[in-house]
Amino acid sequence: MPDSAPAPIQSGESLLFLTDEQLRKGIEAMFFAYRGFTADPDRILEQYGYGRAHHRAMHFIHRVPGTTVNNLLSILGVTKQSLNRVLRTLIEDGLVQSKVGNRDKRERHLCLTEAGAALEQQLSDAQRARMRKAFRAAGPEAVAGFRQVLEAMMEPEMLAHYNRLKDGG
Amino acid sequence: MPDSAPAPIQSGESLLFLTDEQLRKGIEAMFFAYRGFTADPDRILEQYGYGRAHHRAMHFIHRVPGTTVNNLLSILGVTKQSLNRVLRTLIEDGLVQSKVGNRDKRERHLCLTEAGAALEQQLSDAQRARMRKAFRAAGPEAVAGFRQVLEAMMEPEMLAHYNRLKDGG
DNA sequence: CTTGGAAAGTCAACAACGCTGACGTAAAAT
DNA sequence: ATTTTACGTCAGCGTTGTTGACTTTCCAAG
Repeated sequence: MPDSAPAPIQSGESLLFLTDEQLRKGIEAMFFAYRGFTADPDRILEQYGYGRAHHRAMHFIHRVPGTTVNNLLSILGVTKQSLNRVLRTLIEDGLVQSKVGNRDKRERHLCLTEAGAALEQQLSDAQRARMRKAFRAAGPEAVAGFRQVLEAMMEPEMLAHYNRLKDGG
Repeated sequence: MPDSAPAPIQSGESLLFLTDEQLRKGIEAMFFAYRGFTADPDRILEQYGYGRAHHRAMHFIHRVPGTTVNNLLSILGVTKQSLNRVLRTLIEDGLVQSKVGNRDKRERHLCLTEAGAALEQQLSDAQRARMRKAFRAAGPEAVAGFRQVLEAMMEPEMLAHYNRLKDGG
């Protein structure tokens, strides 16, 4: 073997050889898959005159019932003006309820109404259906890998939110 | 074991038991990870006054040099008006070159200029760095699973584009 | 040669959803 | 009592998506 040959691939888990081609493929997979990920909810939202931002807000209000605006702001990573616009329409339309806090009356605690919970379920049913199909097609080991890579890709602050949600907080 | 207990989990690969919790975790992982996925390029693009749409256009022009506008349209899944606006600024700024086709002079063939290739590389270097870090942290088996799930999540038309790119067409 | 239609470009208008900055109110914290 | 925090809101702007209409160019079929 001539010493001008490329470095051999290490099969160990610490020294992982990754070509630009492999990384590019991963990048394009993320791009194309995210489109599929949002496609089904987008179609439903369109019928109600809502957008992705409304879905995201409803999702996390459902996940953390009674959460405050500031907490939601931190999870979603947008400005309060941007969130407020979305939140206002959801409250006006009777999908979200905003209650003044007991301990701290500056805070607003957000909950889904019955109608809001119904739409949220319709949206998440559609999104879960696609995720279930993908998980079933790929198998349990692939699912574990999928999550490992995604978690390693998150910004630390977002990973913290993700883990907090995982534990049901 | 009382018969009121939940159905046992099947360990086979065809009968895969998936709880809503597992699916939700996958959904939230996609949401948070995609933010990380775009974070680094977004920071760079901001300095040049460009957005994600410019990045996407440059990425696929780099991947398929000489591609036509229509092909790019199909890959990106946007309207020609939306793409044209982005493309026009890139051409004006000397990052993309548009050449009239030889065989069919209606077609425009798109290529990156030297300056365009330089910015594209800066962007994809940043994006690859994060992907590499995530891949290394998760390990080769996780990477395989990551791609399997993402591919199973794509819309058929996008999967076709993805595979076409994979083979270098 | 004429004509139909495809490919591309352009203009106008609009919507969703990010952003900044500024201002106001209420309440908690110091 | 003053400052800070949480929230809402107004105004304005930018990117990026949309539809609709119109023109030009040009290949290809009649």
